[in-house]
Amino acid sequence: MSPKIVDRDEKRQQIAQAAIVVFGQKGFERTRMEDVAKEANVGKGTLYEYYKDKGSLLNDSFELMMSHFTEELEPQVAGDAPPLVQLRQITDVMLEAMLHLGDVYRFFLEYMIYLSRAPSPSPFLAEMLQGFRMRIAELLKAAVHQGTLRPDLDPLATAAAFLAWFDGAIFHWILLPETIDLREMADQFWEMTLRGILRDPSTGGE
Amino acid sequence: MSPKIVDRDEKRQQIAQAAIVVFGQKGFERTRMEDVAKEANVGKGTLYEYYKDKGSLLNDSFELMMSHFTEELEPQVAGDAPPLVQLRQITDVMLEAMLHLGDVYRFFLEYMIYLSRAPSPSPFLAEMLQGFRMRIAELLKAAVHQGTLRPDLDPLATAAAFLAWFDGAIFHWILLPETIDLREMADQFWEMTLRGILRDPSTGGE
Amino acid sequence: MSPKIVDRDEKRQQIAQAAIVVFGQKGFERTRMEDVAKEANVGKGTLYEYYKDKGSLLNDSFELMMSHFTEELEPQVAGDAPPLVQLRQITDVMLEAMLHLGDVYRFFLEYMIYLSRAPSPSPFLAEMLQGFRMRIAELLKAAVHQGTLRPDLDPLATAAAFLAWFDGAIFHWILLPETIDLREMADQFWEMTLRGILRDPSTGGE
Amino acid sequence: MSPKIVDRDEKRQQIAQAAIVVFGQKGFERTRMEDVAKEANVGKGTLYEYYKDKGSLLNDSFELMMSHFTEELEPQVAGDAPPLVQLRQITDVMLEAMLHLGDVYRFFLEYMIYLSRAPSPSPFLAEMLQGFRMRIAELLKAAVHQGTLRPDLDPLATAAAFLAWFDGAIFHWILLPETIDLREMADQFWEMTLRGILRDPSTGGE
DNA sequence: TATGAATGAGTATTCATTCAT
DNA sequence: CATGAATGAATACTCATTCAT
Repeated sequence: MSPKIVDRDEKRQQIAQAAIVVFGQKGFERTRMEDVAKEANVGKGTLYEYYKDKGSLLNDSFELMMSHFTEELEPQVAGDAPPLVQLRQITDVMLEAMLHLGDVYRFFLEYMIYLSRAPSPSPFLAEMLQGFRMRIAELLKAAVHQGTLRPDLDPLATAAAFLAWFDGAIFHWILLPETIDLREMADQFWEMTLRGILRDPSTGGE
Repeated sequence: MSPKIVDRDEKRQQIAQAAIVVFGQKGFERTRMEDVAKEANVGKGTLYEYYKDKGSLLNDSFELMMSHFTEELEPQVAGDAPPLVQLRQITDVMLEAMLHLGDVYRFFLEYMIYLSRAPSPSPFLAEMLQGFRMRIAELLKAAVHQGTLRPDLDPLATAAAFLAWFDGAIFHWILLPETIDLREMADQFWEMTLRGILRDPSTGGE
Repeated sequence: MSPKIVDRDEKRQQIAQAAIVVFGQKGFERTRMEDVAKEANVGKGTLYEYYKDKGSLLNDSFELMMSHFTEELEPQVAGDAPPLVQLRQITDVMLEAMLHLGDVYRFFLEYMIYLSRAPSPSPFLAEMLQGFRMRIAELLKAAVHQGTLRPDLDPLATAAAFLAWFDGAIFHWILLPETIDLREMADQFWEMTLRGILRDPSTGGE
Repeated sequence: MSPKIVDRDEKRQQIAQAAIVVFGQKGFERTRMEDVAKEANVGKGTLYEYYKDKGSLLNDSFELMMSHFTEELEPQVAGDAPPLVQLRQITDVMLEAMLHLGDVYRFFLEYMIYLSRAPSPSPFLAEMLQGFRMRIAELLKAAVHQGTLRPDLDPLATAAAFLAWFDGAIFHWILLPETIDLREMADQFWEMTLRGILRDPSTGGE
């Protein structure tokens, strides 16, 4: 009765994954559906068995990409470590993820810009940024409580600055991967920032 | 030399200016040459009297945009002020420019991504980023010399971090203009950073 | 011979029947094989177990439709009634069939047009029309023999006119089912044809 | 200032005229836009300078075709002739038009079927048919007044029957142009209708 | 020089048909 | 046999670019 048995969800992912790669390399407008098909090792028509059109493939690919990030992030962060250590871990893990997935982050940037052009601001975008910010802010707040950071620190504002630096650093690195050493940049930023936000700068955060 | 030449340059600029606007609004791939023509109040065919193709219009528009920035920047920065004041002025002036030209900065972002996809890394891009970095680094170095900043400060690394933050902040603001107060973000970053890099944090940099 | 064969014919018919319905609703070019499959409650692939391609399904469906008509027609016409009564019965029965099968007759029209486009004129088409014409002409001839109709009547020509009116009437009704009362139209045509429209037929309208 | 000067209306017509031809030959669904372009001696893209899409080209072509008919019809009908003569003239002129434009009438048929499939009945269709019917009915009414036709004649019903015959005759002729002599068919119909087919009309066929 | 009409290469998408299960 | 997943040929439509005026 039943023909070819296929895990449709898996195939959808396979396609979305291929799209992530190609969108990252060429950008949305310049990738042809055939490129995606080739990358996914399926026929052009097959894409349309799984996605209504190029736009929904874009959206789904983005979501898949984001889930890769969170999947990669969470298991590597020790929930019981001191908050500042956790923060450093997050930075490092995400930085490493970027280093592996350069083109993909380019796709991320493009998609953000694309979303930002929508006539009404994307709630998704706001939530995502807000989510990151809260996550960081929580850790900072905990560090303040512990007495590691200055009591007058504004956790949300600091988190926002931190994220801005992070995305900007990635952005610059995407632009000039050869010229920029992301890991060193992180060290420098960390050093500069810590001495600024520690209650007692002379201790260096220990 | 002849009056016609002045005319031509003016018209070229008029077209490039229109392109800046439209590219900013719709993105490069999605703006049609006709959109640019309409915005520039010329016929579609006229564009090709002044630009070989869409690509060279893009490049030229970008250059024009950059010159707007430098033109706006320079006169407002007092060359004889203390270096840290100059740095703050630069930040403020550019921030204000962004606030006026949101869409245009989106165009900037897009163009950067576009350049970064070129098969060989764009020397222009490297120079531009390097140029900004040097400019900032010089000011920081001067401030170190003056004794305002910590003597062990690495000016180039700090400048890089500063620029990363700046571009990231703009990026976030472009994404969510309603949710983000650029000026406040700058204050926070400045405050956080200064206390970290000053020789004597208790003075607050004065 | 084997029970399977009966099954096959039944299924072929089931599919052709479904095709009649869908072709009637959407037209040949606009129905997708999947529509037919769904209407026939079989899988898309199954269609190709029974029909080589869409074209042969079309042909077969048409034949099935025509057989429906003849099946419906014959038993309701009393072979021993006076010829003019038989003619009227034929008209009525076919008209009723149309009223039940409006969309299907649309399919008929389309198929006719389709056939007429074939590079060489379809012998089938000619035979069918000729067959109808002869059938009517026979009845008219009998009525002439009986003395009910004028002896100088040209039976074939009159049959042709009759059929033209019939198909034209159906055509108009298909176009505007709400506005046209087929049964009344038939009555009027019958009356007009039988008695003529001239006040004084003997003059011939001069 | 102004470039190529083109009579856009004329070009629109040129294209619509080409479309009439090709739609007539191949049918709407099977004609590719390129076929139309070739027939109109323009590039594929040019079609879209004048028509939004294939559908509106279809609609416009149909309107143009209809205007051809009316243009051809009116000047050849003597408004001061006796009504029955006018009616005969109309029949003849339209028949001749058909003989010249066979494929085009096929396009007409197809378009009618297409319209009839629209979810809500096309007012255009109703008006057109009604218009023809009224035109004929007026002539019949005049002939009744003059005493040429039977006083108990129902002009509208008779007009409807007349039109049904006409379209049916054309339809059959389109199907089998070789086998059917339209002019003779018209003669026969005219004769039959005028005088009736009963030997003794006064009995009504009972 | 300025223009917009003309063009066709390029692309997303559809759908008849095939084929692995 | 039956199925629906897979496929790619076919096609409407867009838009950068050319060109006649």
